Amino acid sequence: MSKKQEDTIRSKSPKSPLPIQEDLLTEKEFLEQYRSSDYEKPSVTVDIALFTVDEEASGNHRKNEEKKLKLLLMRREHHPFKERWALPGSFVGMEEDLEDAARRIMKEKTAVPTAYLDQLYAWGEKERDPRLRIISVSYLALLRQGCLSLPGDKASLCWFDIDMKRLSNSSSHTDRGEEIRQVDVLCFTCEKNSFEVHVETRIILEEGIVRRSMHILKDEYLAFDHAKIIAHALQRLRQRIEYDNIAFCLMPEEFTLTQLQQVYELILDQKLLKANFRRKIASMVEETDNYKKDAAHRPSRLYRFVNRFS
Amino acid sequence: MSKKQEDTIRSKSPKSPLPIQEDLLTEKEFLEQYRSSDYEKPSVTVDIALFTVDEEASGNHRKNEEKKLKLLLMRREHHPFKERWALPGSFVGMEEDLEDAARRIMKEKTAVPTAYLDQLYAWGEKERDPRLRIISVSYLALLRQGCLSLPGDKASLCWFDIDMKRLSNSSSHTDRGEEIRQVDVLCFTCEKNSFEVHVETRIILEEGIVRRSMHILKDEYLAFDHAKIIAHALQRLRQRIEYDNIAFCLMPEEFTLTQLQQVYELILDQKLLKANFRRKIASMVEETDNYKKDAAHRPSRLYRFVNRFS
DNA sequence: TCAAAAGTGTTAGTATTACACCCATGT
DNA sequence: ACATGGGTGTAATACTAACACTTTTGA
Repeated sequence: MSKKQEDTIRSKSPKSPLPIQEDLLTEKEFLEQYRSSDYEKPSVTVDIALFTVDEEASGNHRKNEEKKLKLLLMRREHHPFKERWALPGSFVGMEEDLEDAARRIMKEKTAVPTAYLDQLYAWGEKERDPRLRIISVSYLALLRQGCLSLPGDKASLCWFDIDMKRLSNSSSHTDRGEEIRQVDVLCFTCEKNSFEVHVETRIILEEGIVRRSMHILKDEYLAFDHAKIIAHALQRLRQRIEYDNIAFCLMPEEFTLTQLQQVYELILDQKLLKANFRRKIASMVEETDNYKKDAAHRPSRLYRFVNRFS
Repeated sequence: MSKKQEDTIRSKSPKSPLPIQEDLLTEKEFLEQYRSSDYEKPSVTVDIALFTVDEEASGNHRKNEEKKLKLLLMRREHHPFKERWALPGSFVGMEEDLEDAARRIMKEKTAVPTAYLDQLYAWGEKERDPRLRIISVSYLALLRQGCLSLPGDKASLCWFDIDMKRLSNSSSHTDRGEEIRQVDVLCFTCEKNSFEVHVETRIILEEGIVRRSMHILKDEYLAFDHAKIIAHALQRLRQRIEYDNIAFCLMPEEFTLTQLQQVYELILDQKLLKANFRRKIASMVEETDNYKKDAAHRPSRLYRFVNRFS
């Protein structure tokens, strides 16, 4: 193969040759000659890890409601992975931006506007779909609390309670380098179903080269590599709540500071001290004149967000 | 279109119909019937923002060498964007993982092993390539200092000095929400060329919905949306050097603490105080018994990394 | 002797952590 | 009265930023 050919259209991959001789073409001629259907291509899908927070009444009237972190999953009706649970997704249309595809899916699956939508990762292992080569671009999406409702006809959709806990965290030094392995357990629960998945995150340093990878250790209920995507989404959620203050995308317009703290605790999966938490978020919220006063204890003031991005 | 058809293979996009009737098929039958070439698909490329650090002797023997952050660009020989500079990239082969494609490109363009390779973002605006629909998955890659050499035949490749400075940073409150606009200036310099590009990052909050986007304000020298990719890569580099300690991927095996500080200063684009910097990184390095003693001042001890991931 | 950089110490201010305490409400 | 959560204060500690100073080398 000539050098000239190799550099055609950036450089080409060995398996999808681009047999175009384009030297000395004008841009117009080039475009006319270029035929995109000449080459084999992977398919591209968008998959969405959609989270929200839900309040469930606790039996006791004195006690506060309990909060749950929720993830939307879809039961697959067809092969492959028939009957397993998958993230809502879709192929990307030729005439829509990647992000438009994500918003389209959100509209199809939910009744309310998406508060937050951010790209997570492009999953491109060649064996991740047994049918054909599919690259999936995953998104992290958040709905405000109290937006659990779904369009009525989507029987296969289900909101799962989800939580992720670190099962083990080992780091070892070998003669050739260092290695960290973290195993996370993800628990999924809804009315009829409850299951558990184990995902390992590896960071390996060998001869000065860093490699990071994720592996599914145990999963009999989720489709494709969606266990990895979900674990990755939860890890991102934890980062973003600390550095980028995305908690406000999960909160209603007005809220109590305890409700806000509960959301932090849910996502970080750890208890926080009230006084310290309030000092930490003080500059991001402002008082309203409203109170939440139905419970059998001192009414709590409602707050709203200000300076979300500072 | 029937509901049944719509749900075929997750759900489909409106523009690339999947006319398969797969009810009641076994997985094997399904795979035989499924023909991936039946649908129009976007092309997928991988583009790499490859950085390294270079030391250039300062005229004065007393003074230390000057450090530069380097980015590898490739002059396009063909339309579109002929003569402009682009990130090295390639189409993704049908039989290679996304990350394999990235490693393949690295091998083609560089003579030394990549110390660090991490996915940045999947760029999917439908007009980003004037020829056809191309989705580009970009990677951030780092080479160790002293690895500037390229395979001899790649005349179109060039290492540019690069630096990014914040030009403006405005936040405004409107009646409908908040808005932050940050303009960054990227300066590119190599022997024969020198140019400047302006990229704006917007974070807009409107009616409880957050949108983040990047826009090219001024660019006559880079191809496609690569100015955005490069700005994004530099932003990521800044985050990662603070939280994930990726500086060590740019350093040689042994180095002086001043060299390490210079790398931090290059990437963060700000001066740091020596004493404070040393306390901060103290737990990540350990002394060796070697010294760098060629210069006309007190010789400095060489260190190496330990606990890179803590 | 001097320029240049290596390397260390001190202090003030700020942020983080853990804990203790009082307040307001409906039952 | 009391269970429950709302709300605040304090003290110990750790971290950070800024600056000043001493040491070592080759020219």
